[in-house]
Amino acid sequence: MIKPQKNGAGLPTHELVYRQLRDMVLFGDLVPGQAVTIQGLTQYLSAGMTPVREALRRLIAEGALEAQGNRRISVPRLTRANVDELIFARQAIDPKLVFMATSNITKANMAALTVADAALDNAIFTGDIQGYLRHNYSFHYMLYDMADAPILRSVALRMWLQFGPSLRVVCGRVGTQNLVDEHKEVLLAMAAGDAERAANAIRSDVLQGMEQVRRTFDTSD
Amino acid sequence: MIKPQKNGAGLPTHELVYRQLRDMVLFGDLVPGQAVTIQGLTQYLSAGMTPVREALRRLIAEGALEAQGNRRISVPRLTRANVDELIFARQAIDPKLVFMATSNITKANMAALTVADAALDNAIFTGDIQGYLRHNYSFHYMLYDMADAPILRSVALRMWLQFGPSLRVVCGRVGTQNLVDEHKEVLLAMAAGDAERAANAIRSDVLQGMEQVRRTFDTSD
DNA sequence: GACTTTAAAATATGATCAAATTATAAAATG
DNA sequence: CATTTTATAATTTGATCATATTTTAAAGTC
Repeated sequence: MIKPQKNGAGLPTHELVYRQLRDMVLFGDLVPGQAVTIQGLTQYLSAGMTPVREALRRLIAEGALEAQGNRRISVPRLTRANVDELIFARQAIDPKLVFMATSNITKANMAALTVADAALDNAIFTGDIQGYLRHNYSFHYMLYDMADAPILRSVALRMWLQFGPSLRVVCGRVGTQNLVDEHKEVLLAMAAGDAERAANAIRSDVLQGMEQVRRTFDTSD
Repeated sequence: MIKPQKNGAGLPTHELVYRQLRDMVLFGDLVPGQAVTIQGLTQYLSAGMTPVREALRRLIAEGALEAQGNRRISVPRLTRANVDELIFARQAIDPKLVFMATSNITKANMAALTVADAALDNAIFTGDIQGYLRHNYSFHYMLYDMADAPILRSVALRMWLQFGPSLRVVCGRVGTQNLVDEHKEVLLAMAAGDAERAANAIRSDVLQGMEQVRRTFDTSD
């Protein structure tokens, strides 16, 4: 006798599993190179195999996880060249999205961005790495949403899934105090309706953050 | 009694199903807006539900298919704005990949590209739409591979999955005779080792092709 | 047109088979 | 005899399927 219990929200299990795993990649303790097993996840998340499988295929397609040849799945370990690719892609996509977002500013939007940025500042001040990662992601995510460009948005989000685990490691090493954000300039430019200036500001912010990731390859790896 | 028959190649079923569906999106008769059902595919491909499900999640993540809210899956119908996004993204990514590919030229590479381009010319001449789509894809795919930049490559391939069905429609309307390709200039520039020139040539080729897609929105839709 | 019924399709599970890794034991080499 | 190598067994994990349940859309009823 099988009884598929109705999970809390109206969302299907594979969607819930996907979100949990995605958050583990972005903010959690999944480090680059770490192995992930299907059976382990079915137990850990108390879900069936099929939903877990679906979530994994999705995450693999998004670059959050990597299918090694021999049926094994793990968190990708970025190479120096990979980081260069990510820098190039983000530098191309993110400014465009912010440029487009500037056309769609509303009071609610700007308020939400300001709140997220304040929370980010607080996380930096108190050394809360988890909070830093979450609020920083949240800030950029909102910008992507505002742009109303679903295809470019999905590309940008994909990039986040790829450098997420590495960013997590970087933050652990350098500490939040050394993480500068240039969101204030972005907000000012957007408030002034200056799309070009906002795009340049976000490019600068992106570069600053990604260079931090790249630096880890010059020292250790 | 279950007997999972060993399929021809050593590849898992979900991988085979994925490839078949992907090809149907890129070259086949899946038109924009067309609905796709899981049970229909299990019958059509004579595969189980789980592998089909996995393949679909993957294709949805790659933008080849779209999950509408109510558990329905269909081939996305592009908007004019979507096409603009695709043009922007391809214009940013493709030239970079060709630039990088120029550093990794080998005799075998160039020969394969030349063969693919000749096959493309033939398809254009004989009005073979299916052949045009396949060889054109093949040509660009090889360039992506040569660049040795897996992340940018996956972004570029994702774009193809998105405009694939629309390109199919365009070809049906305008006929192959009106489809110009600028691959000769790309090949010449690459043979000369001029990465910058090759990048510009591919940008021109990409723009030419994508404008053809965009034009359909100015007329009909 | 609103409500009920019916049918089809999606979701989720556990069972079963296949493959790969690890553990264990035997053999070989120095 | 210790160490490495090789072969074999045991265990873990992945892949697939059939089936039960839930949900949604369509058809029928008043």
